[in-house]
Amino acid sequence: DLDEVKSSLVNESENQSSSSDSEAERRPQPARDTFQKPRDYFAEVRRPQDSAFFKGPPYPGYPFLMIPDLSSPYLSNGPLSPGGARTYLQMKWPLLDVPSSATVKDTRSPSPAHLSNKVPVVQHPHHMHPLTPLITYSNDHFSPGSPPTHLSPDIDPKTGIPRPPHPSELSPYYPLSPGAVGQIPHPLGWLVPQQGQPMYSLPPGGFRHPYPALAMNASMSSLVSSRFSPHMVAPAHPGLPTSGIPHPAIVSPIVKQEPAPPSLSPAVSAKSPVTVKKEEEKKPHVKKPLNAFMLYMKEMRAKVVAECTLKESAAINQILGRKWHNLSREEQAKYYELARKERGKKKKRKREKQLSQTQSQQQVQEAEGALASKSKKPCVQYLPPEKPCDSPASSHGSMLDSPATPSAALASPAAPAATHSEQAQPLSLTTKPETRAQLALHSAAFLSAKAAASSSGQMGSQPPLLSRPLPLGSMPTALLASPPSFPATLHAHQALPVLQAQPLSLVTKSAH
DNA sequence: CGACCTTTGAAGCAT
DNA sequence: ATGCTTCAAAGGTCG
Repeated sequence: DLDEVKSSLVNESENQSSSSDSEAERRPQPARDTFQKPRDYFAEVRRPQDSAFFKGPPYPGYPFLMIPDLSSPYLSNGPLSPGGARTYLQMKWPLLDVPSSATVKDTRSPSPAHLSNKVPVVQHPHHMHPLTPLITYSNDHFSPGSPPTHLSPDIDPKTGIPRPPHPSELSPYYPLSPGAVGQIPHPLGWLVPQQGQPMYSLPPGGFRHPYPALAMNASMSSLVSSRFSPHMVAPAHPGLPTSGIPHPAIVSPIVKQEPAPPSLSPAVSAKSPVTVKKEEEKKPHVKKPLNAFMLYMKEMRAKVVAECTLKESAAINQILGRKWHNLSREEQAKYYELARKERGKKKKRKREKQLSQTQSQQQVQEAEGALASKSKKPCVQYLPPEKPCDSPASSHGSMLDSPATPSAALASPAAPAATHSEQAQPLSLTTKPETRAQLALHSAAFLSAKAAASSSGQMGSQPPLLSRPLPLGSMPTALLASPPSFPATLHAHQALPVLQAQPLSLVTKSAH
């Protein structure tokens, strides 16, 4: 059967390739080009021992069959990430042109990213469909003999509008040249118990394909009961601390970020540029405050690592990323709030630091003027050190200077009331446009999926009149009820109209 | 031993 | 105003 599957895949790929009208849509070529990258993930997945992955349950088409109906094509071509040329993404290219080579074309999107030879950011972190991990599959979709069924022209049953394939529909099975297809490990091979291998285990070096982790979702949790408890992946997170468990990053967050006395002393400025440069290099690096996801990762990493045999952080992070999307809004809000506090404390410290530096400089000048014979060293060295770390409690009310970010404010409406006006007027918060745009993409994708999944038009019937970020309390029920969450800021009037009026506009826009 | 990978989000810079 | 880049954590992996 596996041979049949593989051969069928090969044939399918060949057929698709030969049937393609456009040369530009023959993406196996660019894919192969990518395989030549120094860090050849495919070379790694092609390891002989990995061929055993194919011996798992017959779910050959899983990755691209996972979302047969969800139309969230607008995520697939987000802005290319800095490190965009990620090889594994290329795997999905060939599939891209398979089902929709003719239909996906749209005059409004003359050169979508997936048609270019550039980087196919199929799974851009910020545009990953939040529902991806939650899609449930019918058994039909797993029919080992019917992977190609997915390859039929992908047309929205409701609108009849051809839609580009969703990234999650893209299959690692059409990644390589036909000759290489058969060597691709089963995308779930790592996940599927086989020959006594533990769940989440991975042959050494075998887990180079990111999909395994990405493929982790609620429906698959049943497959990973022993080593990876359901709560690790299920939309509901019984294992997740929902009540105010102090976040480690919050308990003592400042210590790590506490910069050492800055090298802004007058002595430094007098040194040669080279010396100054060296000093700057040696200067303790003030690390960025952890964002919500980082806080979440920090907290959950140990759990994930403990419950699976994977140790690679890259893989763990993928899992965590999926779990993050699966988090409920409230749960995410908790971390957004924590992150906001982190930023608030940092800003406060920064300002105090600047203030104290200014004061110290003034004092130094005064001291120099008045007591030229005395050393200014004590003053300079003493003042820069920042104030002792604020405890979360003590800092809670000290964030008046921290402009609540939209995500923070909106993601944490359920959080304990803040101490200042941002809670009183959450909707008056100025929203960073960029964030809004990104969120709109998130929301758009999410809503598009919702709209596709529901022909009732319920989503569209929601008052798209909100010109302000929606607080959680006013989120459409369908959204609130949905396990996957996206950044809490949602401009319904942005998301839905965009999708409904110009479904490809986002693709075009993001494709550059 | 340093760079990479991988995730999301925030900040800063460039246009 | 918008978009892009960098970097936070983590640890296995690779050259």
